[in-house]
Amino acid sequence: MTLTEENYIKGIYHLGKQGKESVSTNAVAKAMKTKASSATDMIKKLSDKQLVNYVKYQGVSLTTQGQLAAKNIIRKHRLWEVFLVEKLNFTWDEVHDVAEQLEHIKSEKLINELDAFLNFPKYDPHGDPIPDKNGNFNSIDKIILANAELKKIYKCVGVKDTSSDFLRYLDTNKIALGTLFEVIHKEPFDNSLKLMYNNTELVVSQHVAKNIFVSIEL
Amino acid sequence: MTLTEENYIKGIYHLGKQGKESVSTNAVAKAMKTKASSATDMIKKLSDKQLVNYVKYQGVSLTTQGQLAAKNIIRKHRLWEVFLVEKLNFTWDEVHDVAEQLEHIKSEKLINELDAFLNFPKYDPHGDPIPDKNGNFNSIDKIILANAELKKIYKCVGVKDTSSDFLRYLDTNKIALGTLFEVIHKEPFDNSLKLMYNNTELVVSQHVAKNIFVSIEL
DNA sequence: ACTTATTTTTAGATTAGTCTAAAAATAAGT
DNA sequence: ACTTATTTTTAGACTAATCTAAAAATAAGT
Repeated sequence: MTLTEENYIKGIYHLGKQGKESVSTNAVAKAMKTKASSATDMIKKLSDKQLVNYVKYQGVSLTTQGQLAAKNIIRKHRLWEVFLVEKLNFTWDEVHDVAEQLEHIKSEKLINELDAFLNFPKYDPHGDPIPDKNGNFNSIDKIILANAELKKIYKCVGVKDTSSDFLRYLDTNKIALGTLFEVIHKEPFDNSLKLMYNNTELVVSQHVAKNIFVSIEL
Repeated sequence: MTLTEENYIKGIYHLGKQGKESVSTNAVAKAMKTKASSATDMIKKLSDKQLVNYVKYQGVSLTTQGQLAAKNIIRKHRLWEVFLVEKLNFTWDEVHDVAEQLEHIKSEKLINELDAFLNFPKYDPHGDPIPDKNGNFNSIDKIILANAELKKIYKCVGVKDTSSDFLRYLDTNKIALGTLFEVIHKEPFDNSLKLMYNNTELVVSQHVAKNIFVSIEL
């Protein structure tokens, strides 16, 4: 598999539900920051290699083989992210670009030894689960903070948006994985939330509340 | 710089004396496992980018800029080798292929943090010096074992051939960086050497003796 | 249902890196 | 010095991934 093929497979995986759902050519093109014509070509190529199910004009989904390939790339990406944060002092907003490159390194031994070196982590620095060698992972029960109820305690277990801007916003407001929240007010006008955590109060917009995952309750 | 360009720069560096010496197109092609025509094309491209000095039919050498680029790639290669051996249980004959891939990862922060994480190593697992951020490195005074004198003690500080076959030969014969040798006999007929080290004797061929570097003396 | 708009695919061209085969330059042999 | 051999370069073609522009299929609007 070439680097580009791997990126398309990963893109299709993220667009549908683990790539099971059929996604449109345009959606793929947009995700890959390329044109629909290019996406069509690549999709055909992946179809020839049995990595995707493809019917003209009907969109693509990953085959079992394609899903496995995608999970393997994601496993590598997330393990490298853990490495960068835990061992090399990267912050969670700095890891993405480098992990994007490292995920394409080809070596079974490398990734399995890295896994062991990091003590077989289950989640990456953004709270996303890390697949094991066979592509299995536990997806934690979580909801978006925007749907949390009043007067209950929730734990931050992940983020949806992983852009630098958002992650740095969280950093400056001292929100990290593991932070415990209580929703003390929901403003009906704009759906903003008043939160209590670390003994401080903070009002967050609905936009923010929709991009923080919290555990089902505590 | 593309991956291929980086590989050519590195190849030219290794062929001449740090790339300062002019090397032939054929030599470059052979090192890159490609054809002379392809080498010519790439050399022209590198020349346009001011990375090599090139005069038709007269061979190539690296410009100052090219040398710096080469040293940067080599720095990355060797630091990754140290990482693989010291942290991920790779043996010195397993590191090369993976380091070949890792050396192309682009991130200043990554490589400098890796350097710090490894405690700023000066040599890689084969005894080759690791350039610092500015491309400077101490080249140790060393000779090939084949030129060692009788009755003196030498320390193994590196290998010339880094093929798996050779490195595994050294492993099975318990020769490693730091091993202390005494040459107890030089056979004039085939230039083989009888060595004494770790309280055992071993006869090595001239071929072997030409691929082990030892410190000037002890 | 029929026209219009959107999406998707095809056709043809482009770039990076490679190749083969032929031409040009340099090196070697007597 | 002149022929032969080798090395190097040029010319033209191929593959992977991309693009633009045009054609074909699907979806939407009244």
